[in-house]
Amino acid sequence: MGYSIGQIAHKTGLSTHTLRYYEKEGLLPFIRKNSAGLRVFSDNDLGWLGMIECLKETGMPLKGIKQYIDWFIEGDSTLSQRLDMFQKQKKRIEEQIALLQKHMERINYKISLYEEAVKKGSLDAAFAIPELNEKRKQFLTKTDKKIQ
Amino acid sequence: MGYSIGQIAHKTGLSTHTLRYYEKEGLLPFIRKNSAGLRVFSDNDLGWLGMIECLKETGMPLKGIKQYIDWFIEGDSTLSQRLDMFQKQKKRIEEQIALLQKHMERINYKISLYEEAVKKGSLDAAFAIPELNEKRKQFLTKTDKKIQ
DNA sequence: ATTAAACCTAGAGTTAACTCTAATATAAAA
DNA sequence: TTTTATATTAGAGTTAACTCTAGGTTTAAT
Repeated sequence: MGYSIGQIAHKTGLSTHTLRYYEKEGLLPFIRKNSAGLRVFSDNDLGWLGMIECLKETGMPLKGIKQYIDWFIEGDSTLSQRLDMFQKQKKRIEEQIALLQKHMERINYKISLYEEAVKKGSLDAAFAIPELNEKRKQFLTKTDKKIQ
Repeated sequence: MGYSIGQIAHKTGLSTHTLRYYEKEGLLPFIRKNSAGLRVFSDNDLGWLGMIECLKETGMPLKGIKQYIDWFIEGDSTLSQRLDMFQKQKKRIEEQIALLQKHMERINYKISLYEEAVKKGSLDAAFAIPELNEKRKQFLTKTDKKIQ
């Protein structure tokens, strides 16, 4: 089955501009063109777009995605590089989730604080509540980022 | 206690350039300067940097963070806007975690696939394994992004 | 057969978030 | 007290990832 660039834009939520840009950047090297020079996308291309979306939304830059595609094209001699890439990406996802969960605690504290503040009509009044003021301290003690 | 911009750069992992840039963008309007014009950061400023980090790393653009700071400066008349902002940010974090977990499944599949491929020395050989080929289908069926 | 919609390329423009430079001033160390 | 490190500003430059434009071609609908 063949799809036009517009159909693929509709299916993926990407713009036709972005799809052409991805192709230009080497992220979609499998797309065929018909006799008139129009792109014809296959289900396989849609599959690649799914993989690109996955890697992009887990924080990989387009350059990194291109490297993966280049390795794929190179064939079985790059299997271990690709495995390594996916293992590193898994680790990155785990770190991202952990970071988001850490930040969620602070946001939850802020929500409690502001719920109370809205109720009382004053932020200072919310701080006066022992429980909230106690939890606040948790986020004030920041340790150094860089190791000396 | 007062800190120099260099000390804060060290503590936060941000560059002095970035710290000045943040101040210029209105993200750090509380920083004092000494008689010679040098910035003197307080523990409170460090606290703000912690909040900025939290919002930034959960996907809020600097513009959005500035809005929050502007609301803070405006005072108690903006409490509900700030509560709303944090509630929306919480929702965004939940969505981000859910998305990362979804993508993690695909990455886990790829890791299984490439572990097998590395073992066999061939990607096609890995696809020949029924279990992996079965799981593959899960990621081929993509539904449309846009609602018609 | 005509018109409107969708497509093509090359290349310019945009945005966010830095990142760096130059020329100069202040502070800390030897 | 001289050197070295750190700081200042204004403004230019960079990078990633789009996003758009212009001028022309192809396809689909009437």
